[in-house]
Amino acid sequence: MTRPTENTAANRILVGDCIQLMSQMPAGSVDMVFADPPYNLQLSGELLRPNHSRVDGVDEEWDRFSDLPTYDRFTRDWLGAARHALKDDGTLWVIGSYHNIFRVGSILQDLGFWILNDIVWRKSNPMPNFKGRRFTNAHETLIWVAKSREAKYYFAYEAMKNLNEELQMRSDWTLPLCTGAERLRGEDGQKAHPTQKPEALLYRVLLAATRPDDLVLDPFFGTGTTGAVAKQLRRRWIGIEREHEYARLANARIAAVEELAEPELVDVPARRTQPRVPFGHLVERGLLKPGTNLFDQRRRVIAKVRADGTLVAQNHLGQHSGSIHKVGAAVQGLPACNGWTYWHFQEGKSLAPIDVLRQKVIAEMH
Amino acid sequence: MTRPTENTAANRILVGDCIQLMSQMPAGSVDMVFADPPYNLQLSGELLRPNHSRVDGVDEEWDRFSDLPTYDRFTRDWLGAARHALKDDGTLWVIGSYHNIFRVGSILQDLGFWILNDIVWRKSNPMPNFKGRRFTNAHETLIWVAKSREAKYYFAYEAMKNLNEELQMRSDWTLPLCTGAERLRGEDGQKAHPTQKPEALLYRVLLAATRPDDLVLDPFFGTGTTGAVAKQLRRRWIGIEREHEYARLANARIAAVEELAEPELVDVPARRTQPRVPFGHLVERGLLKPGTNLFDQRRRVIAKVRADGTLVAQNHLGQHSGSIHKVGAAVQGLPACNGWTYWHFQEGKSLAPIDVLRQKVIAEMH
DNA sequence: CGAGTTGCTGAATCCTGAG
DNA sequence: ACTCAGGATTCAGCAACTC
Repeated sequence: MTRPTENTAANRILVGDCIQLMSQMPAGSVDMVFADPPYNLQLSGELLRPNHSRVDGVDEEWDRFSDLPTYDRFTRDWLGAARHALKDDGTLWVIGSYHNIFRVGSILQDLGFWILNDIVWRKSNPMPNFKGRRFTNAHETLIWVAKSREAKYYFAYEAMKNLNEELQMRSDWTLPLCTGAERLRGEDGQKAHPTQKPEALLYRVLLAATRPDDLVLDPFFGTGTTGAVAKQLRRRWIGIEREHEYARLANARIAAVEELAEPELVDVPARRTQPRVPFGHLVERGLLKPGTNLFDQRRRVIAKVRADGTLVAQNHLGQHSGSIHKVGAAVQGLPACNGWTYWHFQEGKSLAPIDVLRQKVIAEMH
Repeated sequence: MTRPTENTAANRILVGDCIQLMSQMPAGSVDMVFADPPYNLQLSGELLRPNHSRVDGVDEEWDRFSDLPTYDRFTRDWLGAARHALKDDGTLWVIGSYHNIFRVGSILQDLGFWILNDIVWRKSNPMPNFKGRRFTNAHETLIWVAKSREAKYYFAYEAMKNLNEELQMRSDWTLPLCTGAERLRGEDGQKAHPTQKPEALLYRVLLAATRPDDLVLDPFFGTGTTGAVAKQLRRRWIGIEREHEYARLANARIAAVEELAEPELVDVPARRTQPRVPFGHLVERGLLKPGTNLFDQRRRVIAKVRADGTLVAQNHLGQHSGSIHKVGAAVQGLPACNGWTYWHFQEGKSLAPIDVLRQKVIAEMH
């Protein structure tokens, strides 16, 4: 399924100031924003390892802000511009550390964003604390927000559960740092960018909060991890980056990425989006004849199917009739019930839930 | 080593407003503050579990604030009063969730506190997300601060390392919720306080940032977990609590605590939680790309990897999709199957079980 | 007595499309 | 904007109970 390309200029890097460039984008044109802004690390002096080698910390000009109000103003400005570009039902992710994430989180709330989760990226291989004066700083924090409390955001619940072997995905993710072959290096062998994020992190973010062909915007593109993973997963992307050199590296990197040849492999199934099949259709189609008996799993309750797709049942609580859900709830004395899984029909000698008939109908619809 | 008792009234609960009472305390009289303030959860309506039972959410008067500015003002006021009571070389801890922790962190920085770490309490048994609309909210955040950038705070580096099997203690702590016998209950069997923290959490906090006989202040004392653990570890404590009933329960609880005869014997090894690696993580990490073919040992069955870590396969029994285990079972017509050993990937000219990839990931996690 | 089953609960910002 | 109804949705730990 392709989405309208309100934004013509997808799959490219804009070089320039992200506040200005996002403000110029059409309002509400982007499905998701992923942002890895400067952390304002406030490192003082240099840090030496026990063997006296120097730790190559972040000391770039783009990470220096004169004070907290300056950082706050910058944060309000770029988040406001991102809000402009974001669709009303889109979501936004920001990653940060304790140096900046509390400023970011507060400002997100002040701007009207609605927090869905804070996510902890638990690093399996963090840098140790060389001085032994604090706990090893072994995680970073992502904040995931919708544009408002009422927004109908997208969340690939089933895909996340599948990724996690049938257990709900939690708010803490254990992933290694970006090292080895994945880490982009310059011709001198030095790392090309000091804060390159692992592709596995973006993989999970994009799979969780976008559909294929969705448009993803990254205003602090750096060496283009977001674009590389978006291309692989067949999402459209726009990157904004201030420095030509990073943009050049990112373009080369993304050009080398192969997108998945078979689109159906990235279109992960979701129960929620299946077409609705009323129970009556099964009766119309003759999959269940009027007069058929339905049972609960233990055959303690019997209901009869009527021609219009309603049920009638009788037990010690009285006589009940209505939809499969209403009658299922009534015979159990519960406020609600999923009739598709509660009611069973005779199949040979055993019972099968009526949901298998619905699945059969859904399968025929493809 | 005993410290001067500048503050005579130790080891007791003050009933009243913590802002007022902390302001009246002698300036710089407290070695450490631990605070578990209201989170301002802003819950609306009721939440039902899949079995239709009601979730007993926090709905106490003390957690209701009219808006964010009101919550911010409250936070600034109590943190300011705590700062007054805290020694210049003392430290302060605050625990919270995404609802409030960003407000707290920002205000801490605004007041001149210096962040030493943010700590993630990773809950081993959190409440699930019943509606499947977000990631399971499986952690809370603690912020640990000194009074200023220059302060000479105390950190028990060696004790923390010993607690963690000779490895540096990281900024993420895996601990269970407070349940079972530890949870205080009223005569009706209901929980006495909706947000009682586990003693193990306070144990680690107090061991990390205080010495024996240090004075610990908890301005939101509740049922007195901080006091109970402080007494056990031979720290002095002051609790402030607004509600008489909580104070009464806390007093009875702490009276029953025995302090350790030999504090140096409190070395409890941290349980290293054994890593579980879902198949989907191999896909995220790029060890197996979506679209890759997997085979049984004799290459008679082929399955394809999807982006969410599920497989699709087809044979004479039909088309199957789902987890590596489910599909492995289905293609063999068996009730169960260990997908890790059944499925193989192409490695050079031969096949290797996908379990070797899992072992690689597990090895990285140590 | 042990093994297996059922039930309860925890700081929760928890549905959605049709009419 | 609203209502109404279909029907989707849970993990770990502990305690109590059954067989």
